[in-house]
Amino acid sequence: MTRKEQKEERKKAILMTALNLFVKRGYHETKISDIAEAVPMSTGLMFHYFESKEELLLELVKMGAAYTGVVSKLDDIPPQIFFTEFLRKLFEYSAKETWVFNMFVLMGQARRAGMPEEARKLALSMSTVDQTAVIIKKGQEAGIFREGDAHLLSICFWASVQGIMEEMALDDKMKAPDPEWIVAMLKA
Amino acid sequence: MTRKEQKEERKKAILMTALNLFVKRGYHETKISDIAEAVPMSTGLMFHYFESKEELLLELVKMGAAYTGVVSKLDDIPPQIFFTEFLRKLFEYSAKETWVFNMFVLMGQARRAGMPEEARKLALSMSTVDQTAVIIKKGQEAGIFREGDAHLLSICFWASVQGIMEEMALDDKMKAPDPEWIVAMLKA
DNA sequence: CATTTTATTGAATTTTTATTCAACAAATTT
DNA sequence: AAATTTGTTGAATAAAAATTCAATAAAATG
Repeated sequence: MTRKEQKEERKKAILMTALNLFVKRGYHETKISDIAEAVPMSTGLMFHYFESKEELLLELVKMGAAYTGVVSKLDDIPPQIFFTEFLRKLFEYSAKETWVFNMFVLMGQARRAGMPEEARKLALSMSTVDQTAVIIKKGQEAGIFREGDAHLLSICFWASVQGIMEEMALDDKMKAPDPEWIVAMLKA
Repeated sequence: MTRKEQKEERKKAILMTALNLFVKRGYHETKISDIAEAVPMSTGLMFHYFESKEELLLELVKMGAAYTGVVSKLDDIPPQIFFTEFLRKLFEYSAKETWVFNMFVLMGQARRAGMPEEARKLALSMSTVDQTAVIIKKGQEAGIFREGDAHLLSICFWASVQGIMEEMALDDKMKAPDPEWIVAMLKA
C-alpha cells in the first residue's frame, strides 16, 4: 500500500469517527480532541489531515451530497413503490451500514440550524425535495396519492423521515418503523 | 410598576429574543452578544439577568417543560380526534403566537444532540411519548388506528411533527401541513 | 437632598477550544 | 546509509466567546 493510500485510509477513519460523533453529540459539542481521542491519534495530528474542523465537516457534507445525487436518478420508478421502496432500502441499509444512516442524518442536520453557514449552503443545494415533488405529482395524477400541494407534501415527507432518523440516531435500540406508516402521509 | 416587575419584564424579553435566535440559528451558533444586540442591551448587562448562557437556555427549557406537562392532561379525549385536534391547535397557535411554535421546536432540539447535557436531561424527562402511546393503544383497541408497536408509533408521530416544525422554523413562508397528513401515520 | 440600591456600559479578563509549531520518529528515496 | 520526505506528539499559541469588573447613571429610599 502506497503512502498516499495510507493517508487516504487514515483520512477516511477520521471522517467516519467524526461523522459518528457529530451525529451523536452534534457538531459544536464535539471537540477536535474528542475525535482525535476516538480515532485514536494526537490532537495535533488531526491538522495534518484536515485544515480545520469546519473543513472536516465540509468534506463530510460533500460526501453526503454526492450520495444524495443518486436519489435524483430514481425518478422513473412508479410513484406507488418509489417511497416505500426507498424507505425500506434506507432502513435496511442503515441497519448494517451505520455510515449510510449517519450520513443521512448529518445532511439533514446540516440543512437546518446549528452548523456553520457554509455547510448549510452546501447541504441545501443538494435537496431532494424538488425531485420527489415531481414524483408525488405523478402519483396524484394517477389517483394513488392524496390531493394537496405536492411540494409541501414532499417537504413534509422528508421532514418526517429526518425526524425519525434523528430519533433513531439517539436511541440505538429503537427499531425502524414500517415504511408504510410514513408513506401513509402521501397515500390517497 | 415595581422594580421587581420591571426586571421580570426585561428577563422575559431576553428569554423571548434568545428563544428566537436559538431556534433560528441554533444554541451554539448564537452568541450572548447576538442576543444582547437583538434585545437590545449591552453584552455585560445580560449577566445581570442570567448567570450564564447555559442558565438562560435552562430557563427556557424549564418553561417548555411546564407547558409540555399540559399535554398529559388531555388523555381523556377520544383517540380519533386527539391527534388531529392537537395538531390543528398547534399549527393554529403557532401561526399567531410565535412563542408556542419556537418553544415546541426548542424542546425537541434540546432532547436531541447539539445542546448542553443538562438541557437534554431536562427536556428528556418531560417527554410526551409515553402518554400518547397510551392513547394510541386505545385507538388500536377501537380499531381506528393501525396495528403495530404503539410506543414506536408514538415516537414516530412526534418525531415527524418535530421534523416538520423544524422545517417551518427555517422557512417563514412554509405553510403548515394538513394535520390529517400526519395523523395518517396512525390511522388504520 | 443625601444615601443606598439597582441598572447599565464597555473594556479587561478568563475560559475554552481550535490551531500552530518545534522537535523527533519512521519510512522512503537516492 | 545519508538525505529527504512524511508521520507523530504534546506543549505553546491564537482566536473566539463567555464572563467579570470598575466606573457611572438612574432610580428609589429615608
